[in-house]
Amino acid sequence: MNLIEKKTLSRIQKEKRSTIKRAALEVFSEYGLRGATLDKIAIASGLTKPNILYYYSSKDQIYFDVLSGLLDEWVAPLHDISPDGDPIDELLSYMKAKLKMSKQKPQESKLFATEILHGAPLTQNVLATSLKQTLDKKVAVIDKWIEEKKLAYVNGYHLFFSIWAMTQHYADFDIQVKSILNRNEEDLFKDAEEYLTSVLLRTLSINTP
Amino acid sequence: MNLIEKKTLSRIQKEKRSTIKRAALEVFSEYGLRGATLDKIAIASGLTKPNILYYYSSKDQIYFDVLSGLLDEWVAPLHDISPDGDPIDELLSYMKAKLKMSKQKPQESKLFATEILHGAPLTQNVLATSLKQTLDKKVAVIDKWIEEKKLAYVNGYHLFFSIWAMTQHYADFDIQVKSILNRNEEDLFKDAEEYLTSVLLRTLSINTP
DNA sequence: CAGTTTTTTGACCAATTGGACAATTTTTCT
DNA sequence: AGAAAAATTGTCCAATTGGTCAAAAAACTG
Repeated sequence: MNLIEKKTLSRIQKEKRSTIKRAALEVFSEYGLRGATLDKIAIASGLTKPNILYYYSSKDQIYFDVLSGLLDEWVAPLHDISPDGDPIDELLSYMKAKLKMSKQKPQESKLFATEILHGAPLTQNVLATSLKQTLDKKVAVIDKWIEEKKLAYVNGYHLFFSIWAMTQHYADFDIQVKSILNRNEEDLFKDAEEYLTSVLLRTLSINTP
Repeated sequence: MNLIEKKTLSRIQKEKRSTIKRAALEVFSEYGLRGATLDKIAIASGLTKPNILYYYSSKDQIYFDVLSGLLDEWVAPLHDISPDGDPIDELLSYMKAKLKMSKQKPQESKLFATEILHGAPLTQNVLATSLKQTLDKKVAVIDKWIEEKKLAYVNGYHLFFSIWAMTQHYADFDIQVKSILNRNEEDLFKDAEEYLTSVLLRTLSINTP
């Protein structure tokens, strides 16, 4: 029976697929889709190569499953931005949530970065449809806030781009950051949060002279 | 005679090496070091594979040469920040120079991004020594400006990180940006510059109530 | 326990890869 | 022009790669 079409997975199937995905994330995030090999994933997972191919029909299938399994989680913080909250609080919380993900899930961040960097062969559809729609709505909220004079004027789309860029930078470029700052990770992210908070506050606050 | 040790290169050698580097940049930036193949570089350059290996002893050598040839150019704008200029002008000019590079040299940006993302196997030394030293000096200039009350307080290192992140984002993640904004490149970069200018102005300006 | 299904693996294969090399062609220099 | 040097290429090779398959082992079921 074809595993892909089967609805209920056995205990072993769930376990092994999860093991494979964990190992694959490790390998893909370090080497990218093309640089990763089934042998590396096999070693990282403690399984044999044919055993991996018993659960997934191809390397691309593994990549696809890992990536799509993470997509929702990756976009999730965006949904928590509430139109009813305090604008600056909402956006600061969003930034902090994204920064926390960079700290706690650097592999995931690198996986997405590599995917997009190399042309988003698998996610371009999602980007252009689902992500775009979600973002359009959130930008509309920001525009409304600006109109209500609760936020200083900013281009909403570019605001999100810069939040993504600045927070994910600490995961994706961690090697560069750590080469320059001789700081332990805890302090580094504390400094980053402090810095990003002040940037956002100054960017978004309406000056009341 | 070994090409590597020879000091003076002939016309043909200069031309062909330059052709190879141009093609290699194209391929490496799209596929990364491991995903790029000599065959792809051969096709992109219009040369045969053995001919490429006549000029470079290995694929890694090509990668090394391309990357190190771009390193100086990549860091160059940093040197243009003058301690004697107006602080905000200097930093705005730096941001604009970096943004311009993202627009005009996206391949170079992606090459560095991939390199650092995958552990900077080749550049880690440079990052930890040369780049760090240059940056330390520029951060000292910023600290001085802050002390002289010419700039609002910011963490200098993180300021540079965020400028890098925000500007390079438009090159490295261009696919994502373009999936979300249906804007031609000219307008996109104009909007980005406007946005980034306002962010930096608000972040760096001392409020004079 | 015995039969059936699921899981695991060793051995293997074809395609791709980076690279070697000798022979040939082109360029350079006198 | 002709010799020497440099450049180019067709052919080949060994290693790595994603993936197959039949047989063995383990797990489940009555």
